[in-house]
Order: sequence, then C-alpha cells, then structure tokens
Amino acid sequence: MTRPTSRDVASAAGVSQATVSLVLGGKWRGRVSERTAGLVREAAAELGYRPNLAARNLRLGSTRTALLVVPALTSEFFARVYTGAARVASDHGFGVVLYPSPEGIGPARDPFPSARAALDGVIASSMAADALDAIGGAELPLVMLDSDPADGRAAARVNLAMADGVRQVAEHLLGLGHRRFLHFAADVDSWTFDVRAEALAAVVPPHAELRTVRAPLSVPDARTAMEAALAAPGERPTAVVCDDDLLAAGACKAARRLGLRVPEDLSVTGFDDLALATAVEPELTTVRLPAEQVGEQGMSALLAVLDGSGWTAPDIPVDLVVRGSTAPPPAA
Amino acid sequence: MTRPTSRDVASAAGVSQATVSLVLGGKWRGRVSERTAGLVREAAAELGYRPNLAARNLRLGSTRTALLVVPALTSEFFARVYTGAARVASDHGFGVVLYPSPEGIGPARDPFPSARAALDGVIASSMAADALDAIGGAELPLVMLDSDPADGRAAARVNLAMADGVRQVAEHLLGLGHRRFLHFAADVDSWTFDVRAEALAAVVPPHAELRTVRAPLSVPDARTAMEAALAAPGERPTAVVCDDDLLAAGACKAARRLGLRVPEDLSVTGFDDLALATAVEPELTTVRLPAEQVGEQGMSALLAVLDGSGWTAPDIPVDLVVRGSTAPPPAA
DNA sequence: CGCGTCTAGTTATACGTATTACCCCGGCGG
DNA sequence: CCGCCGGGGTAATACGTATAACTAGACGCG
Repeated sequence: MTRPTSRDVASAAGVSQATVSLVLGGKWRGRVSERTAGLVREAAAELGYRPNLAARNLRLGSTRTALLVVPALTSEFFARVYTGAARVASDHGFGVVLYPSPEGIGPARDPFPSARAALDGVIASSMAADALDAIGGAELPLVMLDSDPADGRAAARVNLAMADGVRQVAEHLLGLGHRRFLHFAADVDSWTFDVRAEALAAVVPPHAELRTVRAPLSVPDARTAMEAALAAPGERPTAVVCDDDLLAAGACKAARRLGLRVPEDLSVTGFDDLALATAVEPELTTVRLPAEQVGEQGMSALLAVLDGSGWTAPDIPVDLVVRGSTAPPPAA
Repeated sequence: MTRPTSRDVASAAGVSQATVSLVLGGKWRGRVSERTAGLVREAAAELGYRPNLAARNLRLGSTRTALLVVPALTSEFFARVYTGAARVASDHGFGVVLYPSPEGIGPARDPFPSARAALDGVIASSMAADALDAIGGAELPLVMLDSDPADGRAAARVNLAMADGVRQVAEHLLGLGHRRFLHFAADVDSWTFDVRAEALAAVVPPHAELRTVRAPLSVPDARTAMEAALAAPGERPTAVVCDDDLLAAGACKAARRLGLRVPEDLSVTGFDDLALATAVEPELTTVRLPAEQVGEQGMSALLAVLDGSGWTAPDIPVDLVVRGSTAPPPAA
C-alpha cells in the first residue's frame, strides 16, 4: 500500500519509466507520440501518481523553495508580504516557507531542521537580521526587504519609499498648522526606522519643534511610554508622528487617559495602515504600505537572481491615507 | 565551489563514506573507534559539511516535516498556534510549514508545489476545510484543530473548551443583571462557531431574550452589521456576546456611532483575547484562548500518530478575562 | 540501393544519503 | 594449528527521479 512511483505508471501504461518522466515533465514535444502521452497520463491519473519530491530535488539539485524570514508571524504586514511572495512563487513552480524570528521558540533551537539546507534562496526582512544569522543562509542567494543599501550581503533589494511617506505625513501636519511635533519611534534596531527618523528631521522646518520618544512595538508599551511623555512638563506637542499603527493606537489611548481628545487636542498619525487603523476610534491617519507588492517584488528579485540575471527596481511608493486622527492644532 | 558531500568529508578524514554517515548519524557505538569518529567530526566541521536533505529524505522516505493548514495568515491566533507547533516540532527534529487558505492566492494555484507531497503529516484548523481539500492531503495522517468529533478524517483531534468559554461569558453577564442578549456571530461556516451558538442558547435562561446577528470576521463589516442591528426597532439588547474580538471591536464602534456608551449603555464581550482586545477603548472583556498550547498539542498528537501510538487528551480549558467593556445594564 | 534524417521511444546513469551485508585482522579457546 | 569471535571498518545497494546517450524502424532522396 505504498505510493506509486513513475515506474509503476510506466508498467501500467506499457512504456518505460523515462517516457513517463518525459510526458509528465512536459518535455515530450516531438519525442513521444500523442497517443502514448495520453496513455501515460491516463495511467498516472488512474494510479493517483504524484512525483516524489525528495527524489526530484535530489536529481535537480534544486528544491524550488524560498525561505521568507520575518521578524514576527503575528505581523499583519508580513502576512501580506508572504501572500504576495507566494503568489509569484506559485506562478513559477516555487514554494515559500516562513521562518519567523526565533523569539519565543528559543534562540538555540532551529525551527527548520528539515528545511534549512533544502532551500534555493532567502528573502529576509531587515528587521530580522539576527534570525538571518541564525540560519547561516549566507551561502544562499539573499534578497533583503527594506534594508540599508550599504549592507553588502544582499544580491538584490526591495525597498519602500519610507522617507517619502514620512515626508507626506509631515507636510500634511504642517499644512494643518502644526509646529510642535513628537516623533513616536519604534524601539527596534532597524535601518527602516532610522530612515524615518532622518526623513522627519529633514522635513520639519527649523522654526518648528521636534522631540522623540521611543517604545517597543506593542499597544500597551506604547500607551505607557506616551502617557509619561504627554504628562511631562513643558509645552505639549500638538502632533504625534508614529512609526507604526500600533504605536499610534497606544498614543491615542494615552491621550484619552490624560483627558486629551484626538484629534481636537492632539493629532496622531500612524504608519503601515494595519487593520487596527480602522478598528480604533477615531480611525487613524496613516501611511499605506503596499505589502503584497513588497512580497511580489521580493520573490521576483529572487527568481531573477537565481536565474543569473540582475534585478533592480525603484523604491515602491507609499501613500498617505487621511482619516480622523488629524486636525488643525488647538487655537490656544 | 559546490557544497561538500559526505564523500568529501570521508576522503578528507581518510575513511569511507559509510563511516561518515555512521558517525554523523550517531549510530556508531561499537562500530567505529572513538579516534576515527573524532577525525570525521573534525573534517566535517572543517569543510562546513551539511547533509543534503533531499537525499536523506529520499533514502528515509520521510521528510520530517508537517504542514499546518490555517484559514488566514493574518490571524494572530494561528500565528500563536504555529509558534507552539514549531516549538514541539523542533524538539523532535521536525519542521513545520504553513499553508494558508488559498484565499487571495487564487483557488486554482497551489502555493506548495514543492512541499505538497513532501510531507509526513498535516495539522489543520477546521476553519480551513476547503484548503484542506485542495491539498488532497487525505492520504496523510491528519490532526484537526477544534473540529467536529463526528468528522472521521482526523486521526487525532485537539479541541478547545469553547462551550465552556461561552458559558463563562454568559454567567458573567447574567451575574451583572443582563437579560436581553444579542449573539454577534461570525459569518463563517465552521463547527467551532456552531458550538458557541449552541452553548450560548443552552445557558441563557428561558425568561431571558436572545437574538442573533451575523457578520464576516472584520471590523468594518462588523461595525456596519451591528449599526443596523442596534438601530432596529424594538427593545435594544443590553449585552452583545461576540464570537471574536474583531466583531466586538466593530460592535463597540457601532455603539459609539449611535451615541451609546460602552459599557454603561451596552456591554460587549469578545473572544480570543487578541492584541486588539487591549488596543481599543474600553479594553474588551473577552475569553483567552491558549493558542500556543493548541499548537503544541497538535504537533504532539501528530508525532504520536506517526509513531503509531494513539493520542487523546481532554479539551484545553479557556478563561474569561474581565476588562472594561462589561458592566451592569442601564437602570432603565 | 545506400545514406542521412526524423520519429518514438529505451537504456543507463547520477544525484547524496543510510544501511545491510560483508571483510579483514588480532586474539583466544580448544 | 585451526576455528571462531568481535572490534573496526568498507563495499555495495536502494530510494525515485530527470536526462543524456543511444537505437530501431520508417521514410525521403540522390
């Protein structure tokens, strides 16, 4: 009661194993007659034949599988990146396997004992640099997402126009009349956040004020940090620019606890346009990131690299989405 | 510049390939001398040897890989299930691969061309029944999560005590004095939601009122549906029991739009205890599901099945978490 | 008629591993 | 001195596939 092999199909169809392989592999044009091919396909269907992929991989020296390294599986953004990557991959007969950052699994344990070496290439977020080291995938073709162009490990790179997104946010707020800004930064060591900080500093005019507060990427942590920041002495900012919607949600909660209304007393902007952005009240003004497109381009880039051809593309544009969490500053 | 094979290690160590395999496979007690084993390990480390898994899989006829079939990758709940499963798997030299329901990838495309047949077993959520059909994994050992015990496909089963969770919610609300309930049900065809509906109907006493409204599992959809339900003529319910935190968040938004305060005018309960539950204002009274434990038990069950031993365990208990979205009904 | 060419296949082999069956050699009991 | 045994290792093989190299026959053409 074992799985049928190509040899079983061959004897059922009355041909050789090689013929079966040719027919099912699609490379039989002019090598096998239409009639025989039909017989083979019939026999294969009859037996419910499916090729043994371990054998195929061994023969081809390729697994047609890419690894997507993400910082956290709970992240809606990376879930969408995965979707995009999987779509492109499946168009090319590739599979995609996820490697979430080992956090919560334990640093010493490798969640991919069986997949680790069975890969053709790696697509990795710059936010998961440590996980990437853990894989030791340095010997595999690597595509990095939203990473520092100076990082030499990547064979290709897919970046979002984060700086432009920050610029759009800042101009929106400046246009509303805001002059005292608080940058609510993600307490994560990642190039992509550094870029946002720099972009914001660059676009805020000299006569305006810009301070910075950091918090880990979670709503409760963000709330705590922002409560402290808003309660601090001195002139209160009128607009909080957040690195992430999670931070923005936390900031809104903090504001409400302190009796501040959003957006009348305090404007808050997010980043990413997660589902959360429209789940909270008021809905967040934020920056929409085309996550699926990141995944698609990442996979395309990897395929190009594997193919030996080069790959390069402009930064993926991002768009400001104005909702209810921003308004002109209080008259004061 | 190709990857070293066990044969390369053998010639470097001055032994045969078989010896290398024995030593590195750990089955050399009494077959190879301590000294030779040391030499082999040294050579392997020197060359950076890592076994070719396609070859190993082919030889062993096993891939040591399980597939986790989930309805949606964006789901925080299943992300945690995955974490638990991956932890147990890695303890046993197994890997876990995710198969998200094809939604968004297209029904005709199989995101796992390379993994489909390269699996030892499948763990599937009952919410992803159609995806499961698409894989055609019927011939593989199957563990089902939160599924109908009458479904005969599963070799083992891991269930949460959903009915008990609903009971806890209902008793909490009854204890607060509520008598007019609205069940906000997920518009998803899944056993796990049917169970909740039945449990709620069973625990609400005859003199109380219980209606039902359905909506898809998203905050905007939930908000729309609940706005309509609350604006409907007739006596308004005082408590909304939701199948999911997403629905609860939508219900809160709908209430606020209609000028109702939560929890003073309307109590709302969630289910799942997602991050969202503490991100919204007020924080949701909800039912915490130990998702990691579901993943752990699911993987343990699969390993047991593969091992030929049976597996059975009681339902995993769930706990009510009381937060700010429930209060006694308005005096009226 | 002889030769090249085309069609429709087949035979043979390699991929890298795990494991079974075998082999060699030194020592030991008889 | 021979048979036997056990320690230490090796040779050989199979897993199932893809493909390069080959072949048998039919056919056209000079």
